[in-house]
Amino acid sequence: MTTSRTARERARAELTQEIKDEARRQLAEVGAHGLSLRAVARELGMVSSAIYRYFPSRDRLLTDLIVDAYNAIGEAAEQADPGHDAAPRDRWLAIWQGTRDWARTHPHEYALIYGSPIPGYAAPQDTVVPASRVALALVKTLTHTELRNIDGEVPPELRAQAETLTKALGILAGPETVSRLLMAWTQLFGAISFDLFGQYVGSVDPADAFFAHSAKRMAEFVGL
Amino acid sequence: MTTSRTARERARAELTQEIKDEARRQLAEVGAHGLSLRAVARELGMVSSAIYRYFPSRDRLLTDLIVDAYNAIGEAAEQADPGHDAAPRDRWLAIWQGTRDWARTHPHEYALIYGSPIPGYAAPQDTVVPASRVALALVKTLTHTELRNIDGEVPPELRAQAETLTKALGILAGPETVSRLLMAWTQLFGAISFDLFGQYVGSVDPADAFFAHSAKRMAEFVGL
DNA sequence: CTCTGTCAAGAGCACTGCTCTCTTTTGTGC
DNA sequence: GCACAAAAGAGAGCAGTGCTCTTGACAGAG
Repeated sequence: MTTSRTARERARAELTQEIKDEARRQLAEVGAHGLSLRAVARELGMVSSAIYRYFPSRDRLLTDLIVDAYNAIGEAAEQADPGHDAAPRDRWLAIWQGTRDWARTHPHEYALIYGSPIPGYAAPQDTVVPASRVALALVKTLTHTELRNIDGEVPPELRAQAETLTKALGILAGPETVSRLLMAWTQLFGAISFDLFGQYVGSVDPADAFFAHSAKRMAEFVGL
Repeated sequence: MTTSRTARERARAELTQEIKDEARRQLAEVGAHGLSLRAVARELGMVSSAIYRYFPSRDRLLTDLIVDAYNAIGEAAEQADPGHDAAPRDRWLAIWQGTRDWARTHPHEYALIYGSPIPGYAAPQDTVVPASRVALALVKTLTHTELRNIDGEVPPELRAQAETLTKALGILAGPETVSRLLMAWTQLFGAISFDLFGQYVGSVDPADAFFAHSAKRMAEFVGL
């Protein structure tokens, strides 16, 4: 029967999820460095070798957590977006805040995706789509409004890359605007990382005001 | 005699340096995660426990490497600076390039300082001074020239932080300019991190053109 | 020469990721 | 209902890790 087969698979899927959940909980406590397969198994009342029926290696477990984290921060950004009714600028600012809020409440998960890459190099191909969700949310802010296009000399290589992106995103924006969007995207995560990783300690230690200000200036910077 | 005592201390200092050098070499190969005290000791022809006469823990060794790395990237930035004879804008661009070049040739050392923080939380106090060298090099670019000051509303908390920085740096710049400098600083390392950590893969994969363009736009952005 | 502080060496502990073999459980075709 | 095959868990074991503790060698000071 398909039902019994499904029962097996369902049990498997459930345990796979439980392992990930427990791993995520330990991740929040001890970070990626301290995450131990044996500890996860211990907490779940099983023996360490049994984990390997579900994840071929520790790195593979981490890679799955990475994909989940990308989706989680992407969803946080999308949830923060007030939607088409709101003014584009307000949407932009809300997404910035929502992204930062998620990062601050999930510092270790954030570090997993935007910190130094895992030794086993998480396959970029699996992560490239979920990783772009925050950026896409920001871009969506602009598609249904006409932003004042910005002129500016853009070197040929960058112009080519920008045009490829323009087509892929279906956005009406010149190369200078696209490159500014990339800079704003970099600024968003650069600021979050600097804050979370302690780089702002000597200068703008509570970085809330600075972050909010950056969000505004970057909105103007891209022509919003 | 002081000489004999110095001989002892000199031997000790030499071995300490040799351990750090070997550790740095292994760091470049296997990254911070893979750095093993026992492997370092093995390569140096000594036994692992002997290392503990020089470094109380693995984390402490890493912390020392962190300070060295901050100084190295700071020195790279300073070396790239053509000096007071050159135009401020050219100095700015050269420092951006020099910083990125060092990061690209020392990816693991870069990840050590600008990636996810070490589990044992490298004491920020020890690193705050060497960590500011790159930023200081950028600021020096502006001190001996008058940059067109930028007006703009700055919220009170950020204004206060900016004024504290203005005094500490002895720079003639309003709060808006200072906050833009902080944004440029964030942009510099955000872009380097995104490039090195594979975040640009789907968009601006060879990021050279984009980085150079960002350096220009950020120079304008701060009023240079 | 003796005493004292420094250093390297080695054994050992508790832990890790991972592999292997063995046994138990589970679902299915007859 | 039963035998068989696939899946899953248990346990031992390997090689490696950071770190501690004890032991023995050596150099400088009195």
